[in-house]
Order: sequence, then C-alpha cells, then structure tokens
Amino acid sequence: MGITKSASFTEEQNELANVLKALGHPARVAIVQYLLKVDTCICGDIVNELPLAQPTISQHLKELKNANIIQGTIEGKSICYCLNKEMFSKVGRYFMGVSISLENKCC
Amino acid sequence: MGITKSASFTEEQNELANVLKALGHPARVAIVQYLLKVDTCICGDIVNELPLAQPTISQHLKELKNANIIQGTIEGKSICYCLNKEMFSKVGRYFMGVSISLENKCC
DNA sequence: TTAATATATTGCAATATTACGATAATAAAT
DNA sequence: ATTTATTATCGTAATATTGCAATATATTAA
Repeated sequence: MGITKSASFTEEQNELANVLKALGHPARVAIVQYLLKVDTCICGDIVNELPLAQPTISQHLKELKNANIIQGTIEGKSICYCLNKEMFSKVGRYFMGVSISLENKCC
Repeated sequence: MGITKSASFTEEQNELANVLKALGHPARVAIVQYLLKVDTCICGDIVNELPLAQPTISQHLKELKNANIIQGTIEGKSICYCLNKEMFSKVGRYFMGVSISLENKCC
C-alpha cells in the first residue's frame, strides 16, 4: 500500500481503518455475504462459490480473521468459518452514530 | 492493490467494497472524525490538523470524494468540505442489518 | 497586472496488495 | 504406513497505494 504513517494516528483510528480495509475488497465482501447466507461453511465451499483459486481464498480468509470479522474453528480435517456478530454490531453502531450526529447539520 | 477481479463480483459488492476501502486508511478515518467535529472546513485546516503534506491530504480528500463520503463546494478561493450523511446512514444500515441477521445464530 | 492564497496535479520512490502455481502441513480413512 | 482431503504457506509477477517535492491551476487582493 505504500508508506502508511500508522504511528501518526490514534489506536482507535488505526483499528477502525484496519477493519474497514479488510472489508474493502469485493471478494471479501462476497465471502461475508456468502457466510451470512449459509451461516457456517468450510473454506472449500467458498472456493466453489467464488471465481478465485484456493490459495487466494485462504489469504482473504486470513485477512478477515486477522481483522476479527470472521472466526474459524477446526472441525476434523476442515475449518468451520462464521461471521463475528460483535464486529458487525460494533461497526454498525459507529456508522449509525456518525449518521445521527450529522442529522441536524446542513452541508 | 494488485490484480483485483472486480468484473467477477456484483455491482453491489464492488460499490460497498469501494466505500469501505476509501475509509480503510487511518488518515481518512481521521479526516472524517475531524469533519465530524468541525462540521465543515477547508483543506488547509486538515493540513494543519494532520501530520501529512498538503498534496497527500488533497489526494485523500479526492478518494473520499470519489467514494461519495464527503463533498466539497467551492467557496471563494478555498473549498468547503463536509461529510455526506446519506452515505454514513447507508453503510450504518448495512452493518446493522448484518448484525440483526446474525442475532439468532450461534457460531 | 502582479502578488498572495488555496487546492489540485504530476512524477516518482517506497511499500503493500492481489492472485496463483507449487508445495507444505494437518487430519481422517483405508 | 499410505492415501486422500482440506487448508495454509511460500515465492513471485503484476498492479495499486502512499507520501511528498515540484509545479500547475484558480481565485482573491492590492
């Protein structure tokens, strides 16, 4: 991404940016939407669903996991992934909060 | 960002990813927070507020504007920027919607 | 018109992301 | 132990992002 001066910003700003960056890719949005539809699934299901190779999906899942957007639990020889509801609620509240703060303001 | 197969995804997925990618940088989160605090401001105010050079701020503002997160209106020799409340409400509703869909599900 | 002010654009170096083939690691089944 | 199935990691090429100095553009003031 180039030189990012993350040290210059607050912890809160960096955390929010990290989560949003993780969701800032159509493949990862698609993974989230698929997980929302099927509730839980294994990596192979997503590989069958999206037009991307298995290592690419694995990499995207890793980023979503690092950002705490999904979690994966080992289940036999596969890994069961699902969405982290807390994170969606947290981000949703942030945006709604901004939205409400803007309500009485003109532009 | 590398090769992104945006053609493989839906319009909706690409649009959401674009907005979130635009907010997925601490400097742009900081700009949004500053705009939330001061309501409206000119580019120079942000240059004074953040530890980044003027061309860098200008570039970040351009990305936020392209993603329809802020809007700028020419006002004399400066440009008055402010947040686009519709976008925050829209994104907020999306996340809250996901959050509500996940409410009864276990993981 | 000239100078001053404010913002945008260009060009470039440093770094990050994306995608995938090849391969490794892990666990279950035979 | 070997095979099979599932996911992760490595290496690498192509591309995108970030940041800034230099410069251009645009508007106001003198």
